[in-house]
Amino acid sequence: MEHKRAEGKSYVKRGLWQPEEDMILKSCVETHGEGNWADISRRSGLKRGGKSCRLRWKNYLRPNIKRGSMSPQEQDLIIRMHKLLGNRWSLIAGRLPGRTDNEVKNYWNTHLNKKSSSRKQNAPESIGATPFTDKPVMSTELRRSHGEEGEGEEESNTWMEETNHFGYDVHVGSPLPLISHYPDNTLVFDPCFAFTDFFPLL
DNA sequence: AAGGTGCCCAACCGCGTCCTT
DNA sequence: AAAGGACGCGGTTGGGCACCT
Repeated sequence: MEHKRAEGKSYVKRGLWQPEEDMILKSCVETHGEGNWADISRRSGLKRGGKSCRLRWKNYLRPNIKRGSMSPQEQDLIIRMHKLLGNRWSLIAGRLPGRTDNEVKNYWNTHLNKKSSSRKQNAPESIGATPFTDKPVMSTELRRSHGEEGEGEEESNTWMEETNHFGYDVHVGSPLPLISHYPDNTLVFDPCFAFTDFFPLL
């Protein structure tokens, strides 16, 4: 299944990564740092493109990557974030410590997509501030104008790691919890909190 | 036991954005 | 200001595995 494509003078190795390749890439990134993936690709001696190296590092080799199944809290957060943001996987993943955008995206497509649509049908009117719709609250046009790209994700990751898990025991000023509980133990979304979370500059 | 089918997820691709020259 | 290269993101693909029949 692994194949090599002739791209001018050099070929690029593709397909699943081998443990040896992982080791090489890991040590190379630890030595030279993240950032210049074309350079890392060259230095490592791996016949992998910069893109492939970046993806492998980001999704599997990076420290603090969390593997394994999603907790119910994570699932719920993904559903709510998706409701709010649409397919902004990197942003959603930024709220889940140790989870990658690819993982969140895969999880959504395989598990939650169905779950959400079935909830859509069963959801009582009273739950949540907004009805289940396919349209995210935040439009694509608004995304970048609010400076969410990059620094927002880093920041959120940092404080989430500090507060351990979802910020349920959060300190003042952090954007979570997005979720609270009704007496019957159903989870509800706090729209006010979400608004300030995603429009921090307003 | 063998073949068929569906699901999961790692990896690739294309495109938009950012950065450098 | 324009062009080219690199990066990051979301969509898509396809191999491998588990579960039927």
